[in-house]
Amino acid sequence: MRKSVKRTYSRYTEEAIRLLANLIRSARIEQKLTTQEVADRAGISRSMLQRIEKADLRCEIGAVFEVATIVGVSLFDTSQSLTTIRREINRSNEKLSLLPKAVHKAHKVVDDDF
Amino acid sequence: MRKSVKRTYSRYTEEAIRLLANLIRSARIEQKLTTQEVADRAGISRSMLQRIEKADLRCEIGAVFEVATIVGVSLFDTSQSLTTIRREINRSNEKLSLLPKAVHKAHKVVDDDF
DNA sequence: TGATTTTGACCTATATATAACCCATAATCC
DNA sequence: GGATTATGGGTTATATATAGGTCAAAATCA
Repeated sequence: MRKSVKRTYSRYTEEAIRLLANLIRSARIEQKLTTQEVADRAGISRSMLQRIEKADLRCEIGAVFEVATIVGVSLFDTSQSLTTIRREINRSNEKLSLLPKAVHKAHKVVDDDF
Repeated sequence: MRKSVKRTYSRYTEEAIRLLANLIRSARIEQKLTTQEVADRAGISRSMLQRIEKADLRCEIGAVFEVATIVGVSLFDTSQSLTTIRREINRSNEKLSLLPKAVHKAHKVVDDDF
C-alpha cells in the first residue's frame, strides 16, 4: 500500500537544488541551447527539463545529473573528471568494506518495572 | 500520453550518483544510524533509503539530497553552510537576469532549391 | 553460542510523475 | 515592426515509483 506522500525538506536541501537548477539554466543559455535540444540529448521531455530548471524537488536524480553533465555543470565540484570521481568511489568502497555492515542499537532493556 | 521510458545515462552521471550513495551509506554507518532511523527522519520509507544507498538513478533528487543533508554529506562541497550556498544562489540569479531569456537558432532557410 | 536486531530482497496497491500534446505569450532577429 | 521561434503553463493517459508489508539471512553483541 502507499500513503499519500507529502514531503518536507530542509532549507539546505531546497537551496542546494535551487542552486543546481540555476547553474543548469545559466549553462544552457550560455551555450545557446534550446530547452528542446537539451531535453532531446538527455532523453527526457521538454516539460521535464522545465521542471528541472525550476528546481522541482521530485525530479529523478538521474535526469537532473544527466542534464547537468550535458550542459557542463560539474556535480561534486571537486572534479569534472571521470577518473577523479572513480578514485573517490574506490576510496569510499574501501572505507565501506572496513565499516560494520549493520548498525546495532543497544539491546532493549527487558526490565521494565522499577 | 506517455511512452515507455527507458533511460540511458552517461558514465559521469552514473558514477557521480554512485559516489554520492557511497558517501551517504558511509556517513550513516559512522554515525551508527539504522536505515529505519534515517528513513524516518527524512520522511521516506526504508525501501526508498535502500534504493538511494544502492545508487538508484530514479530516486527523487529531493529525497536523496535530504538524506545526504541528514547524515552530513555536503552537496556542492564548496560549503556545508547555508549562507554560502545562498550567496551562490544570488550570484546565479544576477547572472541569469543578465542572460537572454530565450535561445534563438538562426532562422530556417526558406530557400530549399539549389 | 544464543538472543536480538538490522538488513536486503521481494511483493502489492495505489498515488504520482512522465511524455506528449496544445496554446498563448514572450523573446529574438532581421 | 513583423516574422519566427522559444518558452511557460496548462492537460491527459498511462507507466512507474512509492509506502508499507513480509520473510529469511546476516550481523552484532553479551
